[in-house]
Amino acid sequence: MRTKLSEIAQLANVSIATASYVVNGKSEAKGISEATKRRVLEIARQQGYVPNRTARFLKKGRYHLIALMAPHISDFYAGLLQRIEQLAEARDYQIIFSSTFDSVEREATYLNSLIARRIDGLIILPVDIRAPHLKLLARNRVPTVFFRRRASSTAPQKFMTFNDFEVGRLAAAHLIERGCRRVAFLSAPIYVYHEYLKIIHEARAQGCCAALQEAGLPFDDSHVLLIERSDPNNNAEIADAVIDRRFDGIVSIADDIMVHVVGVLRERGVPLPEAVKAVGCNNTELAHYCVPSLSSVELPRAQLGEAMTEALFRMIDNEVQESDEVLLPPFVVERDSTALDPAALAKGP
Amino acid sequence: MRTKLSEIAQLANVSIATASYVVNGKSEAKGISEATKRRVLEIARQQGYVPNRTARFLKKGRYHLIALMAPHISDFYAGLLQRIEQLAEARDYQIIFSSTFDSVEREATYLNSLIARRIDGLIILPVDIRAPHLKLLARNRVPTVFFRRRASSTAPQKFMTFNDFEVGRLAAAHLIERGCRRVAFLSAPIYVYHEYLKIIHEARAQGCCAALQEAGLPFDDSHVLLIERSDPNNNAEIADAVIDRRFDGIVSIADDIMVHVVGVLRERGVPLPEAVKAVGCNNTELAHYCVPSLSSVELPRAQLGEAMTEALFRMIDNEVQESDEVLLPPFVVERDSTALDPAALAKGP
DNA sequence: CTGTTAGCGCTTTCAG
DNA sequence: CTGAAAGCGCTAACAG
Repeated sequence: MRTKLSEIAQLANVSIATASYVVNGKSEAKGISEATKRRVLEIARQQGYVPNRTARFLKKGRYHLIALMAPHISDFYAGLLQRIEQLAEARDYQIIFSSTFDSVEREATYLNSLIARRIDGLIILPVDIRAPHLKLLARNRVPTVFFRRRASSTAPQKFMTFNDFEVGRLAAAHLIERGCRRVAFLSAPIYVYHEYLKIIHEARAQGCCAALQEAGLPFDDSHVLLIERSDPNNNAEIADAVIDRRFDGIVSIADDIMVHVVGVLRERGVPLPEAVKAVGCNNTELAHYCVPSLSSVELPRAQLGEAMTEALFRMIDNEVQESDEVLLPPFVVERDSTALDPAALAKGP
Repeated sequence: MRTKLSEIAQLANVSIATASYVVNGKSEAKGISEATKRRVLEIARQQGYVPNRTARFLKKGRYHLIALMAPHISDFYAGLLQRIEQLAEARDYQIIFSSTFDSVEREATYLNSLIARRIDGLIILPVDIRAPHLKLLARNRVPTVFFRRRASSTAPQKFMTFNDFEVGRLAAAHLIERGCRRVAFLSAPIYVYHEYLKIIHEARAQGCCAALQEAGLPFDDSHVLLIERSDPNNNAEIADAVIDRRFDGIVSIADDIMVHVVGVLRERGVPLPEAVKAVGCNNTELAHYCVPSLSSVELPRAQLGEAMTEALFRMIDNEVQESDEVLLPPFVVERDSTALDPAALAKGP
């Protein structure tokens, strides 16, 4: 069976307290003799002693556990999780991931489990900011970083999101700078099954619009193309619209739908980026891998992960409320789909 | 501050034991009166009592925590994590993810933290099966599911992997069935920085070879095309080779490199799937999204996640050694890149 | 039907 | 320099 501290103490002929001091490296401070120290350490080693940190956590009231709750593990959240995990590990914290699948019930259940486990902090994209179970956070004083949607809470908290207006603006500005004059905005209503997604889409559309107007270029509702993803012929219609209406630039709400449309355009013989330039959003792996590779607006994920983790630990350490918002600035990642010099295409992604 | 059991016991004028029974739904078994039960429950409710399960775990010696250790969170491991998390949640277990980044040192450190936390089980792709820290698993009797590489261990354990020979065989067989006669095998040496990856690649190549030979078709080393991913012109050379040597089918070790090559082929005016058919491996998102969408061999991830979780819980429940191996069978997901009827292309992915 | 009590494994104050 | 003992929050004999 697993060795415990009391056994080590017994084998080393010291008290359990002494053993504790030694294995915790406090022998100096406590003035334990070199001899006893070595004896204890040697016995611990040969017994393969691994202290039960949970017992320690219980005693200390800190559990060295934080949780990340998100709708599901997409590419985006996987990257975030990875970054958070790395930073947390440096402080000897582990991280629990929970998918809510956009269900308030699941969220409530999971949150309860997590609080019962006494997580020291939480990073969450809440399903519904009005959900009553979020009050548990305040009541249990769980330091929380809200992402995308903020729930009112009296617990230590911080709110972070991306500047989506800027996402749209940058995408359009990039096309304008590359010489586009008739820019379409590609969106997909099917994405918008959740209120906060709708807000994101609208902000991006507005940003796009603002950039165009600022440049004195036309933009109105007729420039918005909607893909109904459940309808497989829809890509073709969109491509036709781009050709018929002589758009020379497309901003898409997301990379994946753009890749479809670009694929069809090329099949129709429209050269990209020569005749039409395209820029997506979210800078997914797909944008990097498709042919031609797709320029895309990056939401700074690594930076987000860092900001979240740092804010969370600051709250964990000080139990201090950090009520201000953080808006993270996006930036364009240029690839072949908006290249000026066609020769650049040769080099591949 | 957070309410604890003793406080609600006091407020309800019952002993702490009675309160415990009530909040744990054991009032029937213990014959607690309806009145006291309601009183306790009511007070617990209005105090917002959330039991400290960690204390309970300590008492019971079960911590309701399992860990997943993998090189990093790729698409693949994200999906796996998601599935495991779902199944674990149903048993009120949470899951900790740790990335090893292929470093033995990291693995050792993380494993120590996890064992110190007394995880009840582990799913791991070990960095190096000879690493001494893996002995901790046996010594601490941590039920373990090994993935891809198996370390010898006396702890309860199970080994799972995919049948990679079959992956290659299926891919080639699919092309043959679609009428291909000259099949190339696309590989990328840069992938093979890790021994187990080399084994996977070779198994796939052999499977591919076996299928072709069985069908009486030629296959030798000259049919193997190697992409050096660090060299951007390499895609073009590969495409040239395919054209010059009149290959009519390509099996790729992975989807991403295939997508590149397919992209270049189309630029060269080679119609896919009419002139050349292509099938990748791993069935990544990319295969689904690219144009034309790429047929790919799926490694049954969901099934893997389920098998792993079930085996792990069986071991956790029975502390029983499950030493046999499980080989999961892959299958082909057909998409446009191997379509027989070009009309099928119209429908999109 | 309810309460007392001895732990789970570890930390830490306080005495010696 | 070392040890006894209380306690983190909860569970579960055992006693009444």
